[in-house]
Amino acid sequence: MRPQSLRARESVLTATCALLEEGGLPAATVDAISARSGVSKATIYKHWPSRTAVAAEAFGIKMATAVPLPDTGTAVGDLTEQVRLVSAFYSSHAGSTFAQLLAACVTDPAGAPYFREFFLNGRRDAIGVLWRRALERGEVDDEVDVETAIDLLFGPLIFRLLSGHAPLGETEAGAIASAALTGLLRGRG
Amino acid sequence: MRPQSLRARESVLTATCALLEEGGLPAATVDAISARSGVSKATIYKHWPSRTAVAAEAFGIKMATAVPLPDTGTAVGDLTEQVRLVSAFYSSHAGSTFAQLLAACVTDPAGAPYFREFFLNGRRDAIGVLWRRALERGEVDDEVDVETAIDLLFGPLIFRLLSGHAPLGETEAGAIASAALTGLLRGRG
Amino acid sequence: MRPQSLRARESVLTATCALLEEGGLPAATVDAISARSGVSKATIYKHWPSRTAVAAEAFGIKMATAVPLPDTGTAVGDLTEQVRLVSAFYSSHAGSTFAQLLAACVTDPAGAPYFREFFLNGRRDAIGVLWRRALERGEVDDEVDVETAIDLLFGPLIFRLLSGHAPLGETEAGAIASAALTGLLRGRG
Amino acid sequence: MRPQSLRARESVLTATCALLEEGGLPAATVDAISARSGVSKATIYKHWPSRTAVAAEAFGIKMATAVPLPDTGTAVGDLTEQVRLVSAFYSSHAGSTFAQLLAACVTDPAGAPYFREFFLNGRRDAIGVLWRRALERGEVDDEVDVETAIDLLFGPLIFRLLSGHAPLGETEAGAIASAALTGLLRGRG
DNA sequence: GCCTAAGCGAGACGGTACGTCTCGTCTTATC
DNA sequence: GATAAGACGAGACGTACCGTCTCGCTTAGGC
Repeated sequence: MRPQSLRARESVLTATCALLEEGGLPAATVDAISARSGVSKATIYKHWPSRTAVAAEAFGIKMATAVPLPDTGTAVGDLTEQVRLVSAFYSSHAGSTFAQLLAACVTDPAGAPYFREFFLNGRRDAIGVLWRRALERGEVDDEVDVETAIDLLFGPLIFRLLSGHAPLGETEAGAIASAALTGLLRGRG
Repeated sequence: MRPQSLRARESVLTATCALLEEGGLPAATVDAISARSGVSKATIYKHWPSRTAVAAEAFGIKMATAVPLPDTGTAVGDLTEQVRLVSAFYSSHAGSTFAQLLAACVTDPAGAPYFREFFLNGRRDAIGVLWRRALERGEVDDEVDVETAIDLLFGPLIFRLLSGHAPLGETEAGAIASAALTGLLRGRG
Repeated sequence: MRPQSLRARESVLTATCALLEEGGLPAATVDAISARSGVSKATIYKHWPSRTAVAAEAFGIKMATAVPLPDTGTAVGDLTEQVRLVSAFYSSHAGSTFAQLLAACVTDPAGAPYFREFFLNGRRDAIGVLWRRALERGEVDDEVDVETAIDLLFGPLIFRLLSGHAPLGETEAGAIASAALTGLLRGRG
Repeated sequence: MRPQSLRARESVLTATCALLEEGGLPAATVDAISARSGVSKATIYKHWPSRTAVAAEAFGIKMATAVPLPDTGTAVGDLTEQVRLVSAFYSSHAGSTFAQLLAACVTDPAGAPYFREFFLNGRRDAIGVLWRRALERGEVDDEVDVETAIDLLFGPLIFRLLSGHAPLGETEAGAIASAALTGLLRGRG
């Protein structure tokens, strides 16, 4: 019969983006999204399994075009630069929303796939490009899995972002990137 | 004047431990803690700023004595072994509670200091011992900050635990530990 | 849109009646009403401004049909009989609930209109009928306001009920009715 | 040691008076009384059975000297004037506190005797004087009990004060006094 | 072009935890 | 050994958000 309305999806995502911008994930309650988008709660729950899923998709779409890929000419430069860009992003308003979303996915397993699909995958693809470029240039260890590489570079940043146990400025991001690239063992740099 | 009662603190922490064991953080509601411990909600809120804080302290105390320090004879062995132990811990029931706590700290800033104080610090101290031991043996790069080293080794595990974007078995933990030690760049292993 | 459910209203009022019967106003907590009626607290607070309001409405409805109008043939008889009936009512279990409700309305201004609407008005209407009947028969002073008459007849009973400074049996009720009818001045009876 | 006791009593009553003045009965929390008087809660509960009792005593003492007895030369004048004075009092800030105290006595039976002892009795004694004076002058019906007379004159005012179902200005007070004196029956005025 | 089944808005609802409040009792430490 | 200071147990309060449901209105797509 009547197909699900595209308009509803888009209104919801637009409204959710605005709410996330204004007050982070806590502001993006289902009632608030419903009120602002003019889409009823029931309809929202027909399109998404949970509030986290909506927020994850909205946030992912917004971010998709935000961080450009660097090209400094070397793998070391590109990856280090990328870590720096990402750590700057984490320090921003959006970074806090990212943390809230990641945290919400722990509690809401139904939302996690959306977060991965619409946010993490995009990020990982982008960095995968850098990694493959570096591999082709022979600059990085081809025995290291791309997944491992990505987590090694960004996991530490994310851990700091979430728990706040240590600062996360440009200096620290640089130190982490450097350590990840050259390793912890002695006489490797 | 009458000092705050130790008994109340201890009852609360014991009850919270039990609840965390049974149903993770979601089970450790303030009402449940109050009911099981026989300590009133008002008193709980006089001792701790939030439910997350209680849970963090309870969980941290329980874990403090749980994971022993390895001593394999080499820094590489010790640190790798520690990463393996921790990843095994993360795969367990308690690991899920850990993730829930870390996630809760994003939403509840008042709880975060408790989590750092009673959980992270303990963990970091333990690993700091390993790191210093390795430094003395000259096995690791003395230009790397101990904080950086710790986050590099465990951040990736935690990131995977939270988002579930990649498996986290013994193999993966080994790969991460190995990559962290030898670095991502070519010709370093 | 979906209208407020009659079922919810009725369940709440029924449950509240039962609770009032069992333990007076102190037993009619919002939690208890919610639990017994199966209506959630939030919904109760959407229908009524406060617990007192719910209790007042429930009590008023129950009483509305409980005390019949007497018809002894004379105004003196009718009014005296009514005072006697009401004082008997006040001595009963329900009378204590009445006192608790009236007292609660002092503290909870939001509940007072409900008490007047659902309890007092009903009572006053009933007695107004008696008063007009007496007026038509020319038995009572047509310069006295019906409001004044009612308060003169029942105010003393209520005052005694609340403060308990004097007994309130059939004898006392008769004395009050008699004094109200004939006045305090000498040579009027 | 003993004299300390007296000081405690007085501090408590003074502090309670001030609190009643500022915010009525709701402001006279036991904690607030304790804090303001410098007398500990435990000591307060050694002298009085409940918060209502403290408030009742404090209020009664304050009011004891406030309303003078009128002497217009006739019983009609005196009693009418008294009703008017009392109704003016009820319209004041203190009147609202009176209502709150009376209401509290319904819920707190332990406080009721204090209220009667320290407030009602004083009032009733004062009016008893007027009543006896009128009796001696032969102006009032000597078959009417003084208790009945008092309740007939003031019960209606108090009822209106509590439930707010009708205004309580000078006009209404006059009408009530008049009706109480001459009675409701026809041809008696 | 009509009809009908579904999509949809609006928001009421049950559920559940929250953090706060005040009461009256109990426990120290002090004077 | 009485008191101040205040911690404590008890339990109701009113609020928030979740995700489900129940209404009617709207609107496509099949006939």
